[in-house]
Amino acid sequence: MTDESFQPLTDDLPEQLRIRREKRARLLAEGVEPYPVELPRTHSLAEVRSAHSDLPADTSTGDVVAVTGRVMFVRNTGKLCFATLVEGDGTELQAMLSLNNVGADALNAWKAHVDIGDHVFVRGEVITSRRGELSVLADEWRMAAKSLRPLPVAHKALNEETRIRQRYVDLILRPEARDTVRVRAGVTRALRESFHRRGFVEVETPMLQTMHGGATARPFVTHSNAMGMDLYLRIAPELFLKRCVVGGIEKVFEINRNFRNEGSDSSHSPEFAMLEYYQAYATYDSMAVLTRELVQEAAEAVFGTQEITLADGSPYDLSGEWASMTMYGSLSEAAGEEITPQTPAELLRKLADARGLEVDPKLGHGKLIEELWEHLVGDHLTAPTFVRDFPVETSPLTRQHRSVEGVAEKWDLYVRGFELATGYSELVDPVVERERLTAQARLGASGDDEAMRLDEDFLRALEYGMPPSGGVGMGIDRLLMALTGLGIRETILFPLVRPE
RNA sequence: GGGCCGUUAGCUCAAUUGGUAGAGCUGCGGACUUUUAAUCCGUAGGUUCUGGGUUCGAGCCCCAGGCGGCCCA
Repeated sequence: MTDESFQPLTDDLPEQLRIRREKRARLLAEGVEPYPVELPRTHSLAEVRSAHSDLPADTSTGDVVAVTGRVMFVRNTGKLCFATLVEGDGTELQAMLSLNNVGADALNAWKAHVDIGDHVFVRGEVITSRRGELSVLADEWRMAAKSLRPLPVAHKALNEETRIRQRYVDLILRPEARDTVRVRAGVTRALRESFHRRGFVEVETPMLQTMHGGATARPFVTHSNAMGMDLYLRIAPELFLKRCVVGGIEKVFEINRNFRNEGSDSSHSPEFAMLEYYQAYATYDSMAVLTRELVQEAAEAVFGTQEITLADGSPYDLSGEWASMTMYGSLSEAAGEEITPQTPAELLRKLADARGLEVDPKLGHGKLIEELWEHLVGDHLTAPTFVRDFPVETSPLTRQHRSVEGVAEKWDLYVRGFELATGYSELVDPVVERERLTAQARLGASGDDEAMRLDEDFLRALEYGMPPSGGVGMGIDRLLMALTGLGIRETILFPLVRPE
């Protein structure tokens, strides 16, 4: 225990912070520990509630309990004090301190020392008040942990920046913030259980890499002092998970963090949780079925239904089969004319112009198709939809379609208008893969810092023979967005923010 | 990267044309033995994000910057 005698602090602190520090000092001066190491708690608030549900008003149970909780509201009258205590899961229970039961000293100490936000310990009989509120009528109370900062007003929404910068305050004040954390935990747990039921093996592959790959994105660069070389934070686990499949781990998944050196907005974060899964002798068709089932099972596990309700109260139906369309087919329909992988870039550019869509004149056929599709079709999708068969040139790690020329066996899953997951029939021919990666490396050499690198070790692995496989990547944060209707910065507990 | 908006008390927000910076909650003091965001009386609390400029005078106008939000690329 700190030996510190009471003296008023004259620090240049705001009044309310200063006063709470003085209260702490005064407790110490009176020989009371403001942060005791242990308290003889006998019940959680939830246990008291469940043991005494539905009592009539003004009941004495004779049951003595010792509970703890954070003080959220205080209602003091002259000789009777009420406080609303809350514990971590949001369960509330009222504490009552009456002059008759605790005596004048303890009651005065309560009034003098206890602020909203403090953790307190209360021992006493479980009763209901005259208004019927389940309460612990104290015969003893102690400080459990003195709060030195006033909690923001509980009845007004905290501004978004403070909610993110001080998530701990957001969690204290907003039940929905706590719910989001639990929903997220429930979703990742449900995913793992779904995979384990199907015989998938969970692995963890490198996040520090000597060469980044598996996606088109700028990496974060860091430095190893011991190795005397720069390392990359991974942008995707793909190339390592494929090495696993080569090695015979034929059903494999990983849930882990990816890092992409980009800004953040309502659906992007530079650091995000990624799920990738690969299965030997699967195709993008069977992976689409698996993906739908994973999402449906997660919804079922967390909400008990596939017909979910989003944060704004609107319903969203995830049940049953999901819509499926091809990229060229849906684009042709939306554009009112036939567009194929053979449609020249020049014509696509004219199409974009005609719709007032500004596109980079350097874009080739593949990027133009994706841009056009996004504006003409993607922006209007709301129901869960698989969009299949992408241009080959923008899918360098994907297998050419088995029957359609110029198209890759790749789908994107759109949910509520944003991209939730991407699935492939994986390209496993090491010679073709080398050609594709060499082309990417040339792009990189000519200044495209999102292009992929030539990963010789990955190609060597493929040369040993990778079975035909399906693969999928799904953003966990986006899955949470899809299931809750929240923005990405609400689904990530501590998003990256600039220092204050 | 570009455009627009915001930044004021612990929290949420006001402030007319450029003329003494306010409110609610919170805090502090008092009253009150059944409250539910308790109530009632009293009271305190400010580097108006930072730096420069214009002006007799700037929260407000101008310039630069920080942080945040929205839209666009």
